Amino acid sequence: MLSHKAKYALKALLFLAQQDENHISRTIEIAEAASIPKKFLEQILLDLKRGYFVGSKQGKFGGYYLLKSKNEITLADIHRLFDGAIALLPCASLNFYEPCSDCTSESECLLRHGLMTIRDETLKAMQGITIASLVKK
Amino acid sequence: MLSHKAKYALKALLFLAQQDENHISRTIEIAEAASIPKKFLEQILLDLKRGYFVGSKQGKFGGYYLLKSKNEITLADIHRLFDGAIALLPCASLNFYEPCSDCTSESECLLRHGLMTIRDETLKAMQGITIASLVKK
DNA sequence: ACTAATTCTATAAAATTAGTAGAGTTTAAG
DNA sequence: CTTAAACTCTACTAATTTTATAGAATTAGT
Repeated sequence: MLSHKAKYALKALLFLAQQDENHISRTIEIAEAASIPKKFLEQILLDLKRGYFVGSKQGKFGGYYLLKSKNEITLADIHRLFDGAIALLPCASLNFYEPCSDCTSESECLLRHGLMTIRDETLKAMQGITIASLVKK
Repeated sequence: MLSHKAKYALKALLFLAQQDENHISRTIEIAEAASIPKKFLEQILLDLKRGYFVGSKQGKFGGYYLLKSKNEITLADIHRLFDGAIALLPCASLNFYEPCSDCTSESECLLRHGLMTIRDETLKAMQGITIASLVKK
């Protein structure tokens, strides 16, 4: 399941994606349009900025705008940024790999192989969902 | 990501699946073989019992054994039993459906449709992983 | 200078997860 | 019928994570 943070991030990105090119949206606008607590959204937008998904303009008449193209922002990206690994266990993860503390031999682990299969399929599916594809539907 | 509970459940089921037919395994055996805290495993085995995945025999020389066939226990089943919905949001879930409190119109929700696509693909993949398939590899 | 916005750090409340404790119940064997 | 060995059940606790909130600092336009 997605955290609220990830869900709010997606909703914010969808909002930004629907604005005119070069339009800058204030946090409060996004928050109200997408029903997201404003102070919480501030943090989320900063995270998105640090991930180079959005850009910002400070000061009066400042706000946020999409930095990457709608086609380049995938569900997998947002999941990883806010909720971490896509794999079901860290030992089966590409980006968040960690060995299991209770695992005697990773190569002989019966679970890991199956979880890597799931990871590959889920990842592929998640990379197929972009902000652009969501807006179009 | 899977919770420890779900991971331990899978490891316990894998252990049971590797025993001889009609063999009964004590909790302590499973716990030691799979490096699972015994008291925690007790709860997990009870959950698996209530889900009719395993059966138990009480009293001296009691223990647990697989109730369902190895082919009939899927990763999707165990995920749902211990970690709930496979969908990324409750509004996109088949078995754990709940409307979003911050959603004005579900039918117009841009997110939901994409998340249902992911759910279908993930579910299909997870239903393809069975205890039997994990043991075989 | 003033205003309106982002940025940053700290804090807090709530929920979830992971694990422990201990009493109770059931069964087999002597 | 007593004892031992196992599952069963309920309650509790500690740690972590999640979901925010508060408020000061910074930036930029007029």
